[in-house]
Amino acid sequence: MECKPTIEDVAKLASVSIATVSRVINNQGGVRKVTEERIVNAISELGYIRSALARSMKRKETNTIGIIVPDITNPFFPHVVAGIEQKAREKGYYTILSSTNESTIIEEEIVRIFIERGVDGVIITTANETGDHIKLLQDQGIPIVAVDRTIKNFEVDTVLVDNVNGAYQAVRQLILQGHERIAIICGPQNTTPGRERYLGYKKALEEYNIPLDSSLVIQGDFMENSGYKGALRLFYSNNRPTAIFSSNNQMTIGCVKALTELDWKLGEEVSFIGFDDVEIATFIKPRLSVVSRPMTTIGEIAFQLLYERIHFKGNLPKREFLLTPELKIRESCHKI
Amino acid sequence: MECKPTIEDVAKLASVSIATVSRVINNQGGVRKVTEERIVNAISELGYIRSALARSMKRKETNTIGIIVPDITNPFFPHVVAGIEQKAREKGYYTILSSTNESTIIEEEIVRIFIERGVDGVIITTANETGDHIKLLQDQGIPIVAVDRTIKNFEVDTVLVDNVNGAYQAVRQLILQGHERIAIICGPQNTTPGRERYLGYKKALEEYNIPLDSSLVIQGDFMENSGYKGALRLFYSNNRPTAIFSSNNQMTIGCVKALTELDWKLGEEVSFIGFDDVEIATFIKPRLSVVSRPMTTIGEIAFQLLYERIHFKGNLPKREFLLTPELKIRESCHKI
DNA sequence: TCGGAAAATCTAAACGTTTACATTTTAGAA
DNA sequence: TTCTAAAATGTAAACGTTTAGATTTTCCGA
Repeated sequence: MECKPTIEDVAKLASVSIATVSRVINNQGGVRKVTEERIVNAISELGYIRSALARSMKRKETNTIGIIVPDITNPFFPHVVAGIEQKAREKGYYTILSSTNESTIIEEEIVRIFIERGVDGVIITTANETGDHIKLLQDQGIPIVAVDRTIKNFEVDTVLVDNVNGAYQAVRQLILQGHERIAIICGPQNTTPGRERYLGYKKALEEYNIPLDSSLVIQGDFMENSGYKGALRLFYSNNRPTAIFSSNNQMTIGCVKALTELDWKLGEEVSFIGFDDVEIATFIKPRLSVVSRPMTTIGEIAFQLLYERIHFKGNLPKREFLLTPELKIRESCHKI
Repeated sequence: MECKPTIEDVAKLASVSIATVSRVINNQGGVRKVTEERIVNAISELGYIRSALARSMKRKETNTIGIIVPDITNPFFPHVVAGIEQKAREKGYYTILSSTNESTIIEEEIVRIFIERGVDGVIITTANETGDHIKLLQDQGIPIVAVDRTIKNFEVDTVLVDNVNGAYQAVRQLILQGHERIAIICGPQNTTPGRERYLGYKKALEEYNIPLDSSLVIQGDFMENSGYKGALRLFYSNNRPTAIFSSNNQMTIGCVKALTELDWKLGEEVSFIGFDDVEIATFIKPRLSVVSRPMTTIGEIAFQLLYERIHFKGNLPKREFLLTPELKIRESCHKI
């Protein structure tokens, strides 16, 4: 492994200066054919691979963007990441992905590491919407794009899904089918998605003059278990709903588990719509209606925004993308 | 954003030389308390963050490991990655994750980028077991650990699950319940998991003197659709099996979809065991029996091996870890 | 007060690139 | 041929660290 060959070794072997080699490596032209050939040969003979480290240091850019997600094992994020990666690769960017486990502390640590490594930009779904702990990025002038969750205390480009509208559509659908006792399993109210989906629920009820019944509003935490418990509670309440709207995928799964156990007949005794598609949706019986988000597209847009921000050093205004989710009606809703 | 402060700015502000600052940054000791304090103050006053680029360049190590997976949206991998990340963070290592979409070409490209960036090691589930396209890593003396899929043409540390045994256990279970017409949906026979799981199936049959019936061996490709089609074919064959063993999670999902549509009663008319746990397993009815793998542990071990390899520059022998999967019997198997 | 070892600090040379600028070569016109 | 502009190539200075080895300072015992 006698030390990796450097540009100098190549230059020596091809009997040219390192500047010329550099020109060839970077396709800058202005090198004679024969010389270029000699250099190319030298490169392949030595198996030379240029050091991105040295290059980035000089260039002051790494062509790397950092991605921070709260939970890599939640299927939503890998799909978003796939979208980002795809577009990034096209533009010659590479990605560093880190997961915070919803920990603000880890997030801060990761931010620091990203800065040390000189990422050109960051796409983040933050564990803490205040955004105080990622201020550091802002200070360094590193472009940021927020995905799925907003950042409160300063301005960044944002890609969101219209949660209010998505929830609204779902609940309206239930109302139009004749339901009046419609329950919601909420997400945490201190997160954008949790809060907004609840707003959409309220909006639909209001619009159709159905009074909000607080016994039908269940607080969940976006985790499977809270969906499970919520469904149980609704089943045993003395005001059993005829329809349930669940605020995210994991809680949907919890709900369905509970319904199955309770033998509370989906699509007959109780209608159901969940926010976010889940793998099981299309093949449990009856098939599940869901509000579906274009996950890959979200990633693609996020990268696009970041890319523009990186190359447009002027001051762009803050931009906010609001994607419209799609209501996929399947069999878990019934007329009443 | 007037250019980020460097170690030199810190040195100037604290009226010391850069060497002393460096010593403080790296906790090397040998600096007087008062001096250190002055430096620490200067650092925080300037908001100095050291450049990992320059550092890595000098140190010739990046404290970064690369992870290559074939499909980030397959839930198995995020769990493995979570295990790797966890252990890596503990040791002060950071990870670059890339997904190849099962493309050998992209994989080769990623390998190149990883080398350019000077990763200290790589953990990979390769898209192509020959490993020719990752030879480059080997040439550079970069430690490699293979996960889930072996690498043929040269020796690397490997973390596998005992596929033969897992499949064997599953099929034996079916046999012990009285089944004789047991079908298998295979994975690609040019991948370790595909091949070995088939071997386990054959082994169980042999051991209990059940002749191999090739009409019960369905070739799949680890994708959902092939599981779906496989189940269909089995249903309509004139030698309908009483039990099915599916070689991976995605195909399991395809199978279950088909069974549902065909109204082929799981756990009554046909028993079922799948390799790899799936989210739906525990709440479709009847609950699904599966061969389950310790995904996070796999990641943890992979990192451990890599870590040792990185720090043990002597020549360790090739090591191979074989984890035992666990058979989780639920309700999708019935006595006959 | 002094000498000298130990402790603290500094100097300067890497690390492997890119790039502005200087120099040499080329080739076509006179 | 000789001249000249253009093309090709070379020189050397960064980029921001780490780290030997040199130098200075400190501190203690005599």
